[in-house]
Amino acid sequence: MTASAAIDLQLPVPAAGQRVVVAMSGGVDSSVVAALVKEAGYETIGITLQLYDHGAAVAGSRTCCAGSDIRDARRVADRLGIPHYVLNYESAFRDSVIDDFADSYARGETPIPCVRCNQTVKFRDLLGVAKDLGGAALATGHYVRREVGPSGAELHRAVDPARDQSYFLFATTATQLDYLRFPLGGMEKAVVRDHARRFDLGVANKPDSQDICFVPTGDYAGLVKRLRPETAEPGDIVDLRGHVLGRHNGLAQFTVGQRKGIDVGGQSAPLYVVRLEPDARRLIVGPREALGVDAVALNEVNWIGGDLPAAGLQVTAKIRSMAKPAAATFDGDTLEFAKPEYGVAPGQAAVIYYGDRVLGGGWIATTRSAAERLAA
RNA sequence: UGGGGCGUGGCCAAGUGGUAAGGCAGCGGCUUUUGGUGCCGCCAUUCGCAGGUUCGAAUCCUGCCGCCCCAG
Repeated sequence: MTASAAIDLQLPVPAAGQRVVVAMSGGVDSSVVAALVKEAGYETIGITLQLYDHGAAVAGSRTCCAGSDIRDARRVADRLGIPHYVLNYESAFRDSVIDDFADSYARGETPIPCVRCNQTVKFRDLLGVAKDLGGAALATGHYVRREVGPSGAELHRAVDPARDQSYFLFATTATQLDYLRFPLGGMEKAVVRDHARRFDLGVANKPDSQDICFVPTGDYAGLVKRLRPETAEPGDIVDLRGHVLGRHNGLAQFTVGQRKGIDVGGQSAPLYVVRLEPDARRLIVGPREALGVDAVALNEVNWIGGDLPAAGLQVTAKIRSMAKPAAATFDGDTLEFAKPEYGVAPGQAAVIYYGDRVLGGGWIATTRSAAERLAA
Protein backbone atom coordinates (compact mmCIF):
# COMPACT_ATOMS: atom_id res chain seq x y z
CA MET A 1 0.00 0.00 0.00
CA THR A 2 1.01 3.60 -0.29
CA ALA A 3 1.89 4.11 3.28
CA SER A 4 1.46 7.83 2.99
CA ALA A 5 -2.30 7.55 2.61
CA ALA A 6 -3.73 9.67 5.38
CA ILE A 7 -5.71 7.81 7.98
CA ASP A 8 -9.33 8.62 8.56
CA LEU A 9 -9.73 9.70 12.14
CA GLN A 10 -13.40 10.37 11.68
CA LEU A 11 -12.84 13.90 12.90
CA PRO A 12 -13.92 17.16 11.37
CA VAL A 13 -11.51 18.54 8.82
CA PRO A 14 -9.29 20.40 8.54
CA ALA A 15 -6.93 18.53 10.81
CA ALA A 16 -4.84 21.59 11.51
CA GLY A 17 -5.77 23.04 14.86
CA GLN A 18 -7.44 19.86 16.07
CA ARG A 19 -5.70 18.39 19.07
CA VAL A 20 -5.56 14.59 19.35
CA VAL A 21 -4.16 12.73 22.32
CA VAL A 22 -2.45 9.40 21.71
CA ALA A 23 -2.06 6.74 24.41
CA MET A 24 1.53 5.61 23.95
CA SER A 25 2.60 2.37 25.63
CA GLY A 26 6.06 2.27 24.19
CA GLY A 27 5.23 -0.53 21.79
CA VAL A 28 5.12 -0.56 18.01
CA ASP A 29 1.37 -0.18 17.65
CA SER A 30 0.73 2.94 19.67
CA SER A 31 3.96 4.47 18.37
CA VAL A 32 2.72 4.09 14.81
CA VAL A 33 -0.61 5.58 15.81
CA ALA A 34 1.16 8.65 17.11
CA ALA A 35 3.14 8.95 13.90
CA LEU A 36 0.06 8.54 11.71
CA VAL A 37 -1.94 11.07 13.67
CA LYS A 38 0.90 13.54 13.45
CA GLU A 39 1.30 12.86 9.75
CA ALA A 40 -2.38 13.46 9.19
CA GLY A 41 -1.85 16.98 10.40
CA TYR A 42 -3.33 16.93 13.89
CA GLU A 43 -1.74 18.61 16.85
CA THR A 44 -0.56 15.45 18.51
CA ILE A 45 0.10 14.90 22.20
CA GLY A 46 1.50 11.62 23.49
CA ILE A 47 0.70 10.35 26.94
CA THR A 48 2.23 7.36 28.64
CA LEU A 49 0.94 6.01 31.90
CA GLN A 50 3.39 4.63 34.38
CA LEU A 51 1.40 1.78 35.86
CA TYR A 52 3.96 -0.03 37.97
CA ASP A 53 7.68 -0.15 38.41
CA HIS A 54 9.72 -3.27 38.04
CA GLY A 55 12.98 -1.42 38.14
CA ALA A 56 15.76 -1.92 35.66
CA ALA A 57 15.81 -5.66 36.22
CA VAL A 58 13.16 -6.35 33.63
CA ALA A 59 14.29 -3.90 30.99
CA GLY A 60 13.70 -5.44 27.60
CA SER A 61 11.03 -7.82 28.73
CA ARG A 62 7.97 -8.07 26.54
CA THR A 63 5.71 -5.96 28.66
CA CYS A 64 4.33 -2.47 28.49
CA CYS A 65 4.05 0.60 30.62
CA ALA A 66 7.12 0.14 32.77
CA GLY A 67 10.53 1.77 32.78
CA SER A 68 12.09 0.78 29.48
CA ASP A 69 8.79 1.09 27.66
CA ILE A 70 8.32 4.60 28.93
CA ARG A 71 11.75 5.48 27.58
CA ASP A 72 10.82 3.92 24.23
CA ALA A 73 7.66 6.03 24.11
CA ARG A 74 9.65 9.12 24.95
CA ARG A 75 12.12 8.43 22.15
CA VAL A 76 9.33 8.00 19.63
CA ALA A 77 7.69 11.23 20.75
CA ASP A 78 11.01 13.05 20.45
CA ARG A 79 11.55 11.68 16.98
CA LEU A 80 8.08 12.79 15.93
CA GLY A 81 8.53 16.12 17.59
CA ILE A 82 5.39 15.91 19.68
CA PRO A 83 4.82 16.73 23.34
CA HIS A 84 4.92 13.70 25.57
CA TYR A 85 3.69 13.40 29.12
CA VAL A 86 4.31 10.56 31.51
CA LEU A 87 1.68 10.29 34.20
CA ASN A 88 2.16 8.23 37.31
CA TYR A 89 -0.90 6.04 37.71
CA GLU A 90 0.66 3.32 39.82
CA SER A 91 -1.74 3.91 42.66
CA ALA A 92 -4.85 3.89 40.49
CA PHE A 93 -3.60 0.83 38.63
CA ARG A 94 -3.01 -1.00 41.88
CA ASP A 95 -6.48 -0.17 43.16
CA SER A 96 -8.43 -0.73 39.98
CA VAL A 97 -6.56 -3.56 38.31
CA ILE A 98 -4.16 -5.45 40.56
CA ASP A 99 -6.40 -5.59 43.63
CA ASP A 100 -9.35 -6.64 41.50
CA PHE A 101 -7.15 -9.30 39.96
CA ALA A 102 -6.24 -10.72 43.38
CA ASP A 103 -9.81 -10.46 44.72
CA SER A 104 -11.13 -12.34 41.74
CA TYR A 105 -8.78 -15.25 42.35
CA ALA A 106 -9.67 -15.22 46.04
CA ARG A 107 -13.29 -15.76 45.00
CA GLY A 108 -12.26 -18.74 42.92
CA GLU A 109 -12.74 -16.85 39.67
CA THR A 110 -10.39 -16.07 36.80
CA PRO A 111 -9.95 -12.36 36.08
CA ILE A 112 -9.02 -10.50 32.94
CA PRO A 113 -6.83 -7.62 34.07
CA CYS A 114 -6.53 -6.22 30.55
CA VAL A 115 -10.26 -5.51 30.42
CA ARG A 116 -10.25 -3.95 33.87
CA CYS A 117 -7.34 -1.78 32.84
CA ASN A 118 -9.15 -0.60 29.71
CA GLN A 119 -12.30 0.05 31.74
CA THR A 120 -10.62 2.10 34.41
CA VAL A 121 -7.15 3.48 34.01
CA LYS A 122 -7.28 3.87 30.25
CA PHE A 123 -10.83 4.70 29.22
CA ARG A 124 -11.84 6.45 32.42
CA ASP A 125 -8.72 8.12 33.81
CA LEU A 126 -6.59 8.65 30.73
CA LEU A 127 -9.61 9.55 28.67
CA GLY A 128 -10.46 12.21 31.23
CA VAL A 129 -6.98 13.62 31.04
CA ALA A 130 -7.20 13.78 27.26
CA LYS A 131 -10.38 15.80 27.52
CA ASP A 132 -8.84 18.09 30.10
CA LEU A 133 -6.03 18.72 27.67
CA GLY A 134 -8.57 19.86 25.13
CA GLY A 135 -8.19 16.85 22.92
CA ALA A 136 -10.82 16.25 20.25
CA ALA A 137 -10.18 12.53 20.59
CA LEU A 138 -8.08 9.87 22.28
CA ALA A 139 -6.37 7.49 19.86
CA THR A 140 -4.99 4.12 20.90
CA GLY A 141 -3.17 1.26 19.22
CA HIS A 142 -5.90 -1.32 19.76
CA TYR A 143 -6.76 -3.59 16.86
CA VAL A 144 -10.45 -2.89 16.68
CA ARG A 145 -12.60 -0.78 14.38
CA ARG A 146 -14.84 2.14 15.22
CA GLU A 147 -17.53 2.57 12.60
CA VAL A 148 -20.02 5.40 12.59
CA GLY A 149 -23.49 3.99 12.05
CA PRO A 150 -26.96 5.51 11.86
CA SER A 151 -27.14 5.83 15.64
CA GLY A 152 -23.59 6.71 16.44
CA ALA A 153 -20.23 5.06 16.88
CA GLU A 154 -20.14 1.28 16.70
CA LEU A 155 -17.41 -1.14 17.73
CA HIS A 156 -16.34 -3.76 15.18
CA ARG A 157 -13.77 -6.49 15.02
CA ALA A 158 -10.42 -5.69 13.45
CA VAL A 159 -10.00 -6.64 9.81
CA ASP A 160 -7.08 -8.88 10.78
CA PRO A 161 -8.81 -11.66 12.74
CA ALA A 162 -5.51 -12.84 14.17
CA ARG A 163 -4.97 -9.46 15.82
CA ASP A 164 -8.52 -8.58 16.78
CA GLN A 165 -8.71 -7.18 20.31
CA SER A 166 -12.43 -6.52 20.49
CA TYR A 167 -12.76 -9.13 23.23
CA PHE A 168 -10.77 -6.92 25.58
CA LEU A 169 -12.85 -3.85 24.75
CA PHE A 170 -16.37 -5.16 25.26
CA ALA A 171 -16.87 -2.93 28.30
CA THR A 172 -16.27 0.26 26.34
CA THR A 173 -19.31 2.50 26.79
CA ALA A 174 -21.05 4.44 24.03
CA THR A 175 -19.81 7.68 25.57
CA GLN A 176 -16.22 6.48 25.62
CA LEU A 177 -16.51 5.10 22.11
CA ASP A 178 -17.70 8.44 20.89
CA TYR A 179 -14.39 9.97 21.92
CA LEU A 180 -12.02 7.11 21.09
CA ARG A 181 -10.25 6.39 17.81
CA PHE A 182 -8.50 3.17 16.74
CA PRO A 183 -6.45 3.90 13.62
CA LEU A 184 -5.02 0.36 13.41
CA GLY A 185 -8.31 -1.52 13.28
CA GLY A 186 -8.22 -1.74 9.52
CA MET A 187 -4.57 -2.74 9.19
CA GLU A 188 -2.60 -5.95 9.15
CA LYS A 189 0.15 -6.14 11.73
CA ALA A 190 2.79 -6.36 9.00
CA VAL A 191 1.58 -3.07 7.58
CA VAL A 192 1.88 -1.45 10.97
CA ARG A 193 5.49 -2.57 11.20
CA ASP A 194 6.06 -1.22 7.68
CA HIS A 195 4.80 2.12 8.90
CA ALA A 196 7.12 1.93 11.89
CA ARG A 197 10.07 1.46 9.55
CA ARG A 198 8.86 4.19 7.23
CA PHE A 199 8.80 6.60 10.16
CA ASP A 200 12.14 5.18 11.27
CA LEU A 201 10.87 4.40 14.73
CA GLY A 202 13.27 2.53 16.97
CA VAL A 203 10.51 0.22 18.09
CA ALA A 204 9.84 -1.11 14.57
CA ASN A 205 11.09 -4.58 15.45
CA LYS A 206 10.16 -4.63 19.10
CA PRO A 207 8.42 -7.90 20.05
CA ASP A 208 4.69 -7.82 20.71
CA SER A 209 3.78 -7.61 24.34
CA GLN A 210 2.16 -10.64 25.89
CA ASP A 211 1.21 -12.16 29.21
CA ILE A 212 0.09 -10.07 32.14
CA CYS A 213 2.00 -6.80 31.99
CA PHE A 214 2.42 -6.39 35.72
CA VAL A 215 3.72 -9.93 36.19
CA PRO A 216 6.80 -9.95 33.95
CA THR A 217 8.08 -13.22 35.36
CA GLY A 218 4.86 -15.01 34.44
CA ASP A 219 4.39 -16.12 38.03
CA TYR A 220 0.98 -14.55 38.51
CA ALA A 221 0.02 -17.16 41.11
CA GLY A 222 2.95 -16.05 43.24
CA LEU A 223 1.68 -12.47 43.17
CA VAL A 224 -1.86 -13.51 44.02
CA LYS A 225 -0.62 -15.63 46.91
CA ARG A 226 1.35 -12.69 48.29
CA LEU A 227 -1.61 -10.33 48.05
CA ARG A 228 -4.25 -12.82 49.23
CA PRO A 229 -2.54 -15.42 51.45
CA GLU A 230 -5.67 -17.55 51.67
CA THR A 231 -5.21 -18.44 48.01
CA ALA A 232 -1.96 -20.19 48.96
CA GLU A 233 -3.69 -22.52 51.41
CA PRO A 234 -3.33 -26.18 50.42
CA GLY A 235 -6.40 -28.33 49.97
CA ASP A 236 -7.86 -31.48 48.48
CA ILE A 237 -8.10 -32.34 44.83
CA VAL A 238 -11.43 -34.12 44.45
CA ASP A 239 -13.10 -35.89 41.55
CA LEU A 240 -16.73 -35.51 40.55
CA ARG A 241 -17.82 -38.33 42.84
CA GLY A 242 -16.12 -36.77 45.82
CA HIS A 243 -13.08 -39.02 45.98
CA VAL A 244 -9.89 -37.29 47.09
CA LEU A 245 -7.22 -37.77 44.42
CA GLY A 246 -4.51 -35.61 45.87
CA ARG A 247 -3.52 -32.27 47.37
CA HIS A 248 -2.93 -28.86 45.83
CA ASN A 249 -0.74 -25.99 46.98
CA GLY A 250 -3.19 -23.17 46.65
CA LEU A 251 -6.17 -22.44 44.46
CA ALA A 252 -4.47 -19.34 43.03
CA GLN A 253 -2.69 -21.41 40.42
CA PHE A 254 -5.82 -22.98 38.94
CA THR A 255 -8.61 -21.98 36.63
CA VAL A 256 -11.57 -23.85 35.20
CA GLY A 257 -10.59 -25.85 32.14
CA GLN A 258 -6.96 -26.09 33.16
CA ARG A 259 -5.17 -29.39 32.61
CA LYS A 260 -1.54 -28.72 33.43
CA GLY A 261 -0.39 -28.51 37.00
CA ILE A 262 -2.95 -30.74 38.66
CA ASP A 263 -0.16 -33.24 39.19
CA VAL A 264 -2.35 -36.29 39.56
CA GLY A 265 -1.09 -39.22 37.54
CA GLY A 266 -2.23 -42.78 37.01
CA GLN A 267 -5.32 -41.75 35.07
CA SER A 268 -6.46 -43.22 31.78
CA ALA A 269 -7.29 -39.77 30.44
CA PRO A 270 -6.29 -36.23 31.40
CA LEU A 271 -8.01 -34.48 34.28
CA TYR A 272 -9.22 -30.91 33.97
CA VAL A 273 -10.24 -28.37 36.58
CA VAL A 274 -14.04 -28.42 36.62
CA ARG A 275 -14.69 -26.09 39.54
CA LEU A 276 -12.99 -24.23 42.37
CA GLU A 277 -14.45 -24.16 45.87
CA PRO A 278 -12.50 -21.45 47.70
CA ASP A 279 -14.36 -21.78 50.99
CA ALA A 280 -13.56 -25.49 51.25
CA ARG A 281 -10.19 -24.98 49.53
CA ARG A 282 -11.21 -27.77 47.20
CA LEU A 283 -10.24 -28.24 43.58
CA ILE A 284 -12.84 -30.27 41.69
CA VAL A 285 -11.46 -32.14 38.69
CA GLY A 286 -12.95 -34.37 36.03
CA PRO A 287 -12.72 -35.58 32.43
CA ARG A 288 -12.94 -33.19 29.51
CA GLU A 289 -16.60 -34.10 28.96
CA ALA A 290 -17.38 -32.56 32.34
CA LEU A 291 -16.22 -29.20 31.04
CA GLY A 292 -19.06 -28.63 28.63
CA VAL A 293 -21.10 -25.53 29.44
CA ASP A 294 -24.26 -24.68 27.54
CA ALA A 295 -25.22 -21.40 29.20
CA VAL A 296 -23.68 -18.62 31.24
CA ALA A 297 -25.26 -15.90 33.35
CA LEU A 298 -23.61 -12.50 33.01
CA ASN A 299 -23.27 -9.54 35.29
CA GLU A 300 -22.10 -5.96 34.68
CA VAL A 301 -23.44 -6.22 31.15
CA ASN A 302 -22.29 -3.42 28.87
CA TRP A 303 -24.50 -3.00 25.82
CA ILE A 304 -23.62 -0.83 22.87
CA GLY A 305 -25.83 -2.52 20.32
CA GLY A 306 -29.00 -0.48 20.63
CA ASP A 307 -31.76 -1.69 22.94
CA LEU A 308 -30.78 -4.41 25.36
CA PRO A 309 -32.61 -7.55 24.21
CA ALA A 310 -35.35 -8.81 26.51
CA ALA A 311 -35.42 -12.29 25.03
CA GLY A 312 -33.65 -14.68 22.72
CA LEU A 313 -31.63 -12.49 20.38
CA GLN A 314 -29.65 -14.59 17.89
CA VAL A 315 -25.99 -13.62 18.25
CA THR A 316 -22.52 -15.08 18.30
CA ALA A 317 -20.31 -14.93 21.36
CA LYS A 318 -16.80 -15.56 22.55
CA ILE A 319 -15.76 -16.68 26.00
CA ARG A 320 -12.07 -16.19 25.29
CA SER A 321 -10.09 -13.82 23.15
CA MET A 322 -8.76 -16.20 20.53
CA ALA A 323 -11.92 -18.14 19.73
CA LYS A 324 -14.22 -18.11 16.78
CA PRO A 325 -17.55 -16.58 17.74
CA ALA A 326 -20.03 -19.34 18.59
CA ALA A 327 -23.76 -19.33 17.87
CA ALA A 328 -25.82 -18.34 20.87
CA THR A 329 -28.91 -16.50 22.04
CA PHE A 330 -28.92 -13.65 24.53
CA ASP A 331 -31.83 -12.34 26.60
CA GLY A 332 -30.04 -9.49 28.29
CA ASP A 333 -28.81 -11.63 31.15
CA THR A 334 -28.15 -15.20 30.10
CA LEU A 335 -26.22 -16.37 27.12
CA GLU A 336 -27.23 -19.77 25.79
CA PHE A 337 -24.88 -21.59 23.43
CA ALA A 338 -26.05 -23.71 20.51
CA LYS A 339 -23.24 -26.15 21.27
CA PRO A 340 -21.35 -26.62 24.56
CA GLU A 341 -18.33 -24.42 25.18
CA TYR A 342 -15.34 -25.84 27.03
CA GLY A 343 -13.19 -24.23 29.69
CA VAL A 344 -15.62 -21.49 30.64
CA ALA A 345 -14.46 -19.83 33.84
CA PRO A 346 -16.42 -17.45 36.05
CA GLY A 347 -14.66 -14.08 36.04
CA GLN A 348 -13.88 -14.29 32.34
CA ALA A 349 -15.79 -12.21 29.83
CA ALA A 350 -18.45 -13.27 27.38
CA VAL A 351 -18.44 -10.89 24.45
CA ILE A 352 -21.43 -10.71 22.14
CA TYR A 353 -21.29 -10.05 18.41
CA TYR A 354 -23.57 -9.64 15.49
CA GLY A 355 -21.36 -10.34 12.53
CA ASP A 356 -18.28 -8.19 13.01
CA ARG A 357 -20.02 -5.77 15.30
CA VAL A 358 -19.57 -5.89 19.07
CA LEU A 359 -22.96 -5.59 20.68
CA GLY A 360 -21.62 -5.76 24.19
CA GLY A 361 -20.84 -8.37 26.76
CA GLY A 362 -20.53 -9.10 30.43
CA TRP A 363 -18.61 -10.94 33.08
CA ILE A 364 -19.39 -14.61 33.53
CA ALA A 365 -21.03 -14.99 36.94
CA THR A 366 -22.18 -18.59 36.78
CA THR A 367 -22.11 -21.41 34.26
CA ARG A 368 -24.53 -24.21 33.52
CA SER A 369 -23.00 -27.64 32.92
CA ALA A 370 -24.16 -29.34 29.75
CA ALA A 371 -23.26 -32.79 31.10
CA GLU A 372 -25.24 -32.42 34.32
CA ARG A 373 -28.16 -31.13 32.32
CA LEU A 374 -28.10 -34.22 30.12
CA ALA A 375 -27.84 -36.50 33.13
CA ALA A 376 -30.74 -34.82 34.89
C1' U B 1 4.29 -68.67 57.89
C1' G B 2 -1.07 -73.37 55.22
C1' G B 3 -2.97 -71.84 50.28
C1' G B 4 -3.09 -68.17 46.31
C1' G B 5 -1.52 -63.61 43.83
C1' C B 6 1.80 -59.72 42.84
C1' G B 7 6.43 -56.74 42.57
C1' U B 8 8.26 -53.01 34.91
C1' G B 9 10.20 -45.09 34.84
C1' G B 10 6.59 -40.34 39.77
C1' C B 11 1.52 -43.08 38.95
C1' C B 12 -1.35 -46.81 35.99
C1' A B 13 0.05 -50.56 32.77
C1' A B 14 1.51 -53.93 28.08
C1' G B 15 5.12 -57.44 27.32
C1' U B 16 5.95 -65.15 29.38
C1' G B 17 13.06 -66.48 25.49
C1' G B 18 15.15 -62.29 21.12
C1' U B 19 17.07 -57.55 22.77
C1' A B 20 11.45 -52.46 27.40
C1' A B 21 4.11 -50.54 24.07
C1' G B 22 0.76 -47.03 25.62
C1' G B 23 -1.76 -43.68 29.00
C1' C B 24 -1.42 -40.17 33.16
C1' A B 25 1.96 -36.87 35.46
C1' G B 26 6.39 -33.96 34.58
C1' C B 27 9.82 -31.04 31.51
C1' G B 28 10.86 -28.02 26.97
C1' G B 29 8.99 -25.44 22.62
C1' C B 30 5.04 -23.24 19.43
C1' U B 31 0.48 -20.48 19.81
C1' U B 32 -1.58 -15.91 22.86
C1' U B 33 -2.15 -8.20 25.08
C1' U B 34 -6.03 -12.47 30.66
C1' G B 35 -6.16 -17.39 32.81
C1' G B 36 -6.44 -21.61 29.99
C1' U B 37 -6.92 -25.02 25.84
C1' G B 38 -4.47 -27.24 21.73
C1' C B 39 -0.18 -28.91 18.96
C1' C B 40 5.03 -30.61 18.66
C1' G B 41 9.25 -32.66 21.15
C1' C B 42 11.69 -35.04 25.52
C1' C B 43 11.20 -38.51 29.44
C1' A B 44 13.48 -46.77 31.97
C1' U B 45 20.71 -49.43 28.52
C1' U B 46 16.49 -51.27 32.24
C1' C B 47 12.20 -54.64 34.42
C1' G B 48 12.26 -55.98 43.76
C1' C B 49 17.40 -58.18 45.01
C1' A B 50 21.09 -62.15 44.33
C1' G B 51 22.60 -66.27 41.77
C1' G B 52 21.81 -69.94 37.70
C1' U B 53 20.26 -71.96 32.63
C1' U B 54 20.87 -69.95 27.51
C1' C B 55 24.16 -67.44 21.73
C1' G B 56 20.48 -64.33 24.04
C1' A B 57 15.90 -63.49 29.70
C1' A B 58 11.63 -58.48 32.23
C1' U B 59 10.17 -63.17 30.38
C1' C B 60 12.83 -70.17 32.47
C1' C B 61 15.07 -72.19 37.41
C1' U B 62 16.75 -71.37 42.75
C1' G B 63 17.07 -68.43 47.05
C1' C B 64 15.97 -63.99 49.57
C1' C B 65 13.13 -59.36 50.43
C1' G B 66 8.49 -56.68 50.16
C1' C B 67 3.26 -56.17 49.45
C1' C B 68 -1.90 -58.16 48.93
C1' C B 69 -5.87 -61.85 49.42
C1' C B 70 -7.94 -66.38 51.45
C1' A B 71 -7.43 -69.37 55.91
C1' G B 72 -13.07 -73.16 59.16
